[in-house]
Amino acid sequence: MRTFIAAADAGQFQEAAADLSVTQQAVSKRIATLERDLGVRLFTRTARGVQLTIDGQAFLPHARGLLRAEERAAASVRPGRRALRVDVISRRVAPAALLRDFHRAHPDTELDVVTLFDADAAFAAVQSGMIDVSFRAVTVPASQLPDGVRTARVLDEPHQLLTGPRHELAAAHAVTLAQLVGHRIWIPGIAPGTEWATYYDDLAAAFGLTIDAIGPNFGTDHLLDVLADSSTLASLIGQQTRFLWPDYYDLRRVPLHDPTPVYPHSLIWHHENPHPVLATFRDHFRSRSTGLERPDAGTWSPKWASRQATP
Amino acid sequence: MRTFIAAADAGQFQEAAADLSVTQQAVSKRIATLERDLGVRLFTRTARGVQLTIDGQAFLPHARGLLRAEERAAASVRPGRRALRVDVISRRVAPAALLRDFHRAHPDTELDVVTLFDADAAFAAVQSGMIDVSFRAVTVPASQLPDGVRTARVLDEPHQLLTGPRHELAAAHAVTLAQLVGHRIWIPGIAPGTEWATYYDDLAAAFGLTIDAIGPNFGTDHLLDVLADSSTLASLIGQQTRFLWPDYYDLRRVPLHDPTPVYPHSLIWHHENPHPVLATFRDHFRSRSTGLERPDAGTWSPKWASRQATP
DNA sequence: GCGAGCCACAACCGCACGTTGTGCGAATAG
DNA sequence: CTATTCGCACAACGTGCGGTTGTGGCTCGC
Repeated sequence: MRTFIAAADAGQFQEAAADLSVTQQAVSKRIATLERDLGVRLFTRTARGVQLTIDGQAFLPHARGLLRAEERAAASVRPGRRALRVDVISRRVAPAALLRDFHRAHPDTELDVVTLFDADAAFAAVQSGMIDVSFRAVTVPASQLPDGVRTARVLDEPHQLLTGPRHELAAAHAVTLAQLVGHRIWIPGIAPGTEWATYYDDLAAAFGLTIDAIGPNFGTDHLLDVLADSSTLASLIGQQTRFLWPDYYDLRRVPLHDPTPVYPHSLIWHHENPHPVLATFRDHFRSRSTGLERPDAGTWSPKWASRQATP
Repeated sequence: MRTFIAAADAGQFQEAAADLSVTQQAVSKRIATLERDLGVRLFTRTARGVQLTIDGQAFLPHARGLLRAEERAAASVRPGRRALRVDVISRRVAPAALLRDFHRAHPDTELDVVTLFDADAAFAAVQSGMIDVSFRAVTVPASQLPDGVRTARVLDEPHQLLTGPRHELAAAHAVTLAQLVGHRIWIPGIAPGTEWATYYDDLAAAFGLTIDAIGPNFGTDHLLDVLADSSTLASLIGQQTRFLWPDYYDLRRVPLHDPTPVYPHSLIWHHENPHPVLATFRDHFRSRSTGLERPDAGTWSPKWASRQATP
């Protein structure tokens, strides 16, 4: 690719070869094999050099794009001045949507999204600088956080009931938490000890629900498959969580109220982290999260959630 | 890259090696050299396979992007179902802006923009299917077009005078063509025999202007440099043509009137071209170009331009 | 018509990359 | 606690890819 671009820029193989510190014959060979692999002629050879064919012209910007992509890939792991590295608990839940929102507002900033095993790993990674910011629920009080780590509540995500069409509550316009008592709720794929498991454990304990928050995870497809067929099993899903399922599954989202359980997402960062984008990032979410410290009357969140301040 | 992605997906080198039809040792070596080149560890080795590090997680989407870019690059020259290939007379003038407009309206369609030597080459390329559509001024009547080739006028681009700050006409709010008589107009970088040269020749002949449409082309920078310093030399520039020049050049755009010379851009395509995007493309510009067949009273365009129909 | 400039083909060669063979550590079963 | 399995890393080795040198042919300009 580099050879192709150099030759296209120079208009001749000799000069390109000099730029690349190889012989003209090597450039000729490289272009020949590239043309053979692609199955088209990229240059027309003339007596005074070479000229791009139409195919070559069409190919050139893609070749440049490839080198840019390579550069970005290398930059993503380069220590110092890499893209802002963000940890989210899952790529499907609300924080991922917030990230897309941020990206729309700041299209020039580069983000790398990763997912760590649990909150402890996230705290350690934030403190060490391996990641710059994390979206998590924070279950421990500020006094027990690692040194220099700050948190701020940025989003309360209401939960809804997710059922198949034959479920008893499928047709309800809204359901209270009390109505869920006795129904089996299944939320697989959540590792024990994570803040997700804590949240659902606390929710189940507070209202006497039956929530299987942990258990074998055969993938989202399997969960949806079982829900679609079951008349007794339901699941909980964040209001902004995007699952894609086929229409014929006919799954239903039923709002919860009295109270509505909300999941408290916080921003986690190190206050000495010098990354230039971090301040922009925090400002962006600070402007979108006011009043979260005062619990809404109609909602429920765990006790540990109310100990977190907003930015 | 492929090896890295395969290993990340499989979670172990053995299986990745099987997928790639190489030995486990080869995969191990490839990953090791990739890690050495990048200077970071991408996997943590465990007794039951490997797991991505944070750096590995951040790197993974970039690696996938690199392969997608490679795929797009190869597709750009693959005969059959490649991106719509569009020829423009220059990447700086109005059609390029129209293309960006189309791309905004249809973000999913892929475009490859190329620039052919002259209109004859464009006609031949359109007829042979090497390119799908061309933006050009058409100087020949429809009866003399190659078989199956259709044209449609889509944009009239008004021209302006471009001068340096010390030029006699620099401070004028507007200038008539009659006022330009006797002034030297210099438009380098236009090959003789092209439709551009024809246009400026006709313009000069119609109003008795002095236009050097051809001549040595030392690049845009040189033209701007000369204009900025000269009190006698000016150039013509399309109203929508985007040149970037430093502020201290202090160049002026002076509108022309009585009449305003407009450059007639046409769409050129082959009516049997089966490319799926071509219809969308023509529809897009058809809706944006009404009434061009009736010449505006205050404008001038060459005689051959009025022979072209709108889509 | 001749030299200059540039690309393609041929022959040669070194090293990078894949192979086979082996060792080691961790997890699992008995 | 030991035996076995599983998966990765290191070492030695050979082949082929990709570089080099050498040369010929084509076109353009003086």
